[in-house]
Amino acid sequence: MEPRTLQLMELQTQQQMELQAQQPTEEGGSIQAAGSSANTPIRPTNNRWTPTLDQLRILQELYYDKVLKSPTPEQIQEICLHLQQYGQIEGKNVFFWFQNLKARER
Amino acid sequence: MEPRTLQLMELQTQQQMELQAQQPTEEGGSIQAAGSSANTPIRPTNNRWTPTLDQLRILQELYYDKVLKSPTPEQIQEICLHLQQYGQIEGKNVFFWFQNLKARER
DNA sequence: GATCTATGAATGAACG
DNA sequence: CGTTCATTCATAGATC
Repeated sequence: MEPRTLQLMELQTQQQMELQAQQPTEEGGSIQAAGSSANTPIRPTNNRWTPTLDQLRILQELYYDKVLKSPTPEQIQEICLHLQQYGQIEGKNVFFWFQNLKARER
Repeated sequence: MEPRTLQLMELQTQQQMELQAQQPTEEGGSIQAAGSSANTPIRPTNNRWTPTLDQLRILQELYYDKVLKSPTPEQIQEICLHLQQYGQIEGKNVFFWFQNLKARER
């Protein structure tokens, strides 16, 4: 499979990021497991992870500005830890995110 | 095709605001060069690609007759190039067309 | 012209 | 790492 000549999929042509209004609710800070509501989940799906706007912004900054295309496990861990304040996220999510973006950049 | 129940999409909900600055390398910039050729798509809409009858016929022939389910990037490029004489089309359109048909066949 | 359906597009996850 | 799968979002076009 030769991918060289393909320039498909503009990276983030139109990220479906609905700026859903922040729930002004005052619910307690109890951690919601894989649920969704406390930390701006963005998408109503429960199964797969979706970055919050803040997470996405940071990830893109790392990728494009800092030119970090393939983070090491340590970096992944570090990034993940940092992003957790913006919503639920695991190391593998970070890993996949970078891997996918890199693969689709061409 | 599997008849799946569509979830109601509130109009207000899907206001997708492009938060991020548009990447200057957007293919959407070039509108289909003044159609009015022989094989104009059903409508001169810029938004999403829709195959012309000829394009569709060829794609289906490749998929069903030639049993080409997952074209390689070269094949995609080749197909795309061939189909361009029947209307505007990009590599990613071909790519998605095959991916979608294959995914929905099961 | 509102609703429904087929299908283009996107992307997280996983495979070989 | 390139490719493939799964699921979802978005919308063109048909139908009512």
